[in-house]
Amino acid sequence: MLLSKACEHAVRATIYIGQQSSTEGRVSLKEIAMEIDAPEAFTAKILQQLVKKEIISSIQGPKGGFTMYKKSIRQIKLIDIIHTIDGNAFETKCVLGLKLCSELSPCPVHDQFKHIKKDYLNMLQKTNIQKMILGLEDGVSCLKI
Amino acid sequence: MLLSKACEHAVRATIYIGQQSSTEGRVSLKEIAMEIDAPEAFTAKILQQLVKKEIISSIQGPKGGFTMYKKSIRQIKLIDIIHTIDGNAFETKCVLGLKLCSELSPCPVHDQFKHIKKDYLNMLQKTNIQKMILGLEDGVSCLKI
DNA sequence: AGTTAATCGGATAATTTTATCCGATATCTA
DNA sequence: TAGATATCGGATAAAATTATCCGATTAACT
Repeated sequence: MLLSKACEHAVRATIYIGQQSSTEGRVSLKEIAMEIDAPEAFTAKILQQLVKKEIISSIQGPKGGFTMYKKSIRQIKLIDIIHTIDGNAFETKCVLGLKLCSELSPCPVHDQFKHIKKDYLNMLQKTNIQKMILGLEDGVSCLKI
Repeated sequence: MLLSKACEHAVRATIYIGQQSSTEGRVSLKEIAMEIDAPEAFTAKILQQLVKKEIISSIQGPKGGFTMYKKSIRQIKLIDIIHTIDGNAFETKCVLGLKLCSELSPCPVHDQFKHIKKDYLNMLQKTNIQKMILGLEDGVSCLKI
C-alpha cells in the first residue's frame, strides 16, 4: 500500500479541516472524525502530530477545535502530511529493502522504480490542500464513503 | 511503503532462485536466506506461497531445494509475486481508504494518483524475472547489501 | 530398510501499527 | 470564580505483520 492507515486518515482530516476553514470556521475533533469516518481517539493522535508540525492549528477549551490558515491551504502539500505521519522512507528506502541501493550500486529493480518514484514524488510535492478541496466544493468528490 | 517486508523478501528470493536456476541448479532454503539476507524461517513461509502459486517449484528430501523453470523466468512478472504476497489491494483500494472511489465518484486525490498508479502497474506487469536477473549477472546489482 | 537431509504446515512468539482510555490542561461562558 | 467543554499527552489494549519453532512428510543414499 502507498500510505499507512494513519496517513490516509491524516490526509482526509487535513482536507476536511482545510475545506471547513475556508467556508465555516474551526471544527471539532468529533465532527472531523465523523465526517472522514475515522476512529475519534486515533484521529486525535494524528491531529496532534499535524498540529506539532504546524500543518493545522488547534484551539483548546469550549468552542475550540482545529483550523487551517489560508496560507497553509495554499502552501501545505501532500508530501508534508506524508512526511509528518509516515516519514521519508519512500524517498530514502530501497524498494527491495537493501541497505545500500543507489545509482552506483543499484538493486535489481532500481531503474524500473526510479521513474515511477520520481513522478510520484513530483506529484506529492505539487499537490496542495487547495487543489484537493476543489472537487469537494463542487460535490464531485467525497471524504466519507 | 510500496511493498510489505514479506514481499521484499519474496522478490529478492525469486530473483535469486531464478538466477541460480539458469546457471547452477536447485538451491536450498538455507542458501537463499543467506544470499538475500532474510530470516530463514520467514523466508520458508514466503517460498511456500510462491510454490503454491507455481512461481517457483520445490523438491523435498536431501539434495532438495527450490528451482525455477526457464519458462517461468521469462513469463513470471513482478506483479505476480506482489499478487501472491500482498494481494491486489494496490489496484483495487482507494489511496485514501474510501470504500467507494471510482472515476464517477472519485476521492479528492483520485485524478492525481490515477496516472502514477497506471504507470506503476504497467511497469509491474512488464518486468519479468529475466530482466531483474540481468544486472546481477553483470555484477552491477546485488541482492544482499 | 534405515538414516539423513531437505521442505511442509500448523502453532506460537515478537514487533509494529492501529486504536482506545483517561487524567491533565486550557479556555469560554455564566 | 466556578463549571462546562474542548484538546493534550501518556499509558494501555487490540489487531496485523513479521518472525520462530517443531513435528510431519518426502526423498536420496548407504
